[in-house]
Amino acid sequence: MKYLITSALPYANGPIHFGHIAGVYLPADIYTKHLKLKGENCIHISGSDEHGVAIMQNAQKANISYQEYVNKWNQEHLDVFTKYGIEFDFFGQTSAEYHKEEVLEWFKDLNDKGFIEKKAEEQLQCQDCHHYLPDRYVEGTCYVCGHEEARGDECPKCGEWINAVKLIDPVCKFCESKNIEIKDVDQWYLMLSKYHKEFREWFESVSPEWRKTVNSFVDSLTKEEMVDRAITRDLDWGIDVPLPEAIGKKLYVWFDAPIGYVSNTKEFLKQSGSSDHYLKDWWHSSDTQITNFIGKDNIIFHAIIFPMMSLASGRAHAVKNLPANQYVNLEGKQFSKSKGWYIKSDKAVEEFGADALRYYLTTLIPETNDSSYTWEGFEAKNNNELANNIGNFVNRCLTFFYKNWQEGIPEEHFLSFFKTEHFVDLQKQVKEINLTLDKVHIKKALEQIMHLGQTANTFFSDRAPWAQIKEDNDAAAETIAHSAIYAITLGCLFTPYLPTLSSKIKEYFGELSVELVRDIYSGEFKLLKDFVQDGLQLQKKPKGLVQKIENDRIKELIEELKNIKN
RNA sequence: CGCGGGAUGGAGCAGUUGGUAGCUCGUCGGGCUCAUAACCCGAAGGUCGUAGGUUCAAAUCCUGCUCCCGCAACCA
Repeated sequence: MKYLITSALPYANGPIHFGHIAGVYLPADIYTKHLKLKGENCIHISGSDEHGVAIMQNAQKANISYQEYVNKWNQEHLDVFTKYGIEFDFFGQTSAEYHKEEVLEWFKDLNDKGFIEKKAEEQLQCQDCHHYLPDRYVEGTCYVCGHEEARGDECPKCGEWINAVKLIDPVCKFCESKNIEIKDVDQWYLMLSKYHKEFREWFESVSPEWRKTVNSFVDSLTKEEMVDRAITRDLDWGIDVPLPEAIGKKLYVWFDAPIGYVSNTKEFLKQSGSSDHYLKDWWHSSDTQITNFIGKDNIIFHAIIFPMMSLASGRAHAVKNLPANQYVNLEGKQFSKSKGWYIKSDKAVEEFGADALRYYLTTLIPETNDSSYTWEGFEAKNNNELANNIGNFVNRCLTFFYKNWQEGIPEEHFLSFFKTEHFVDLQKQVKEINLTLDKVHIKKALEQIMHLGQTANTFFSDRAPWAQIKEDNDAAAETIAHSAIYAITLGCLFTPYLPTLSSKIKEYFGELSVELVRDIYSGEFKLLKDFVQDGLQLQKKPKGLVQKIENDRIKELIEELKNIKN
């Protein structure tokens, strides 16, 4: 089995914030790291989404070329991901040549099979700046209720779905001009309606596995019929429509963006010198399991349009798992760049480190509900859970180890562990955690690891090595040896979640090979028995592993947010 | 009647083939003192938004209502 994991292509038009990280990139990263650690053949693909009107506007505002503008955001996004320890096998760009080539293949295949058709329609054109006006870039008076600030797609007052050409006194949102004319234009449509039956067959076969938030939404949108979508636009930034009669038109950003998953895979295989074929061996292989990590706003495209494009063109299989998450708010309100209601995720990670934020953000993954980032929550989770439970356990165990057996503890004290009930229980817990992660239950698996931390603390307290050592040195040595096995195991289990903490723990025990980590991670413990064959010695003097966050600093950060609110 | 999601002890969340309501944090009481004022044990605390219905049995299924959120500037 191969695993093809994609994260929603971030739009190259603004900073990455906690919502993106907790909702998409972090869960995808953890799942990928989990599979790779198990030795699965797995790639994580993403990249910038770089077309569309919003990018054009902002590039113009910044007075730089479209390409420079998207390159800047592409780089900035990659920097933030790197700081958070979020890794991709490939992170590409949809403005790249290789992407264009792939998109044209898709268009051609869909067109040849009759799933793309031309339709004539009326559209507004600004006579001053000469833009054809997309629905969201025209405002006017609502012809139903008379509201003066109705947008081209919907009137916010009466809720009417607006036909933009019928708006009274339309205004161009590019240049505020009122000099607007109605033009007859041709646009090309993706004929979803022609694929309704096949789509439903596919949907009904995969959706039982999906979250309710996804499948009831998709079901209601596609039950009776599927609506054709225009996939061309009159713009000057994007991929040219490859038809002689469509000169000057570009493909709609949402047609080309999801193909980015495929084109980026192709480019990845090429650059890494793989002999695999991106379609035959990956996207169109029955041996591949496709998982798309996305936010809830993207469901239509990942559950309806892109699967239809994939299946109807015959180029790719459709998504299998679609773990769409809800939103993460900031202190209960939606992140808003323009209102300043957001936290700079790059500054936060520089101050607190990737692990503390990865831990808290994992607990915030909005799997069923919107969740809310709060500084108090961040402080509490990091200090009371990560530091007190895990950090303190490893620290108390290793400190005791180092203080009393600096020369090492002999093998028999480690090996005796594997004959105990505690080992049976440990093995069971580790295997359970693996199964939970296999099912992409990222939050639940983390809770299970934390539970193992408590098991370890309880074991340590019950055995009371500080009392044992006064009576019976061997008994104390055995307790610490057994506790050290818990610590190593925790270190391995945290590999996908908290890469820094995980390596710090593992380092105390020397060089742990990939095979050994995998052996422990999967709950086998066969190689671990060999590893302790000659006893075990700590490599260095232990010191605190998880730094606590200062309450005074948290108060300052809360104060900063309050000032924005007012 | 636009579509969809949500409402569960002080906080954050789990909980679908309906069957005695769970977890983490916090609180309170006790223990321990190896450890990062950490750790361990125990307890209190919920009529699962609201009003009805189906059922032997409802957090779970159905209906009405209230409130919150997304689709819907920037934004996942």
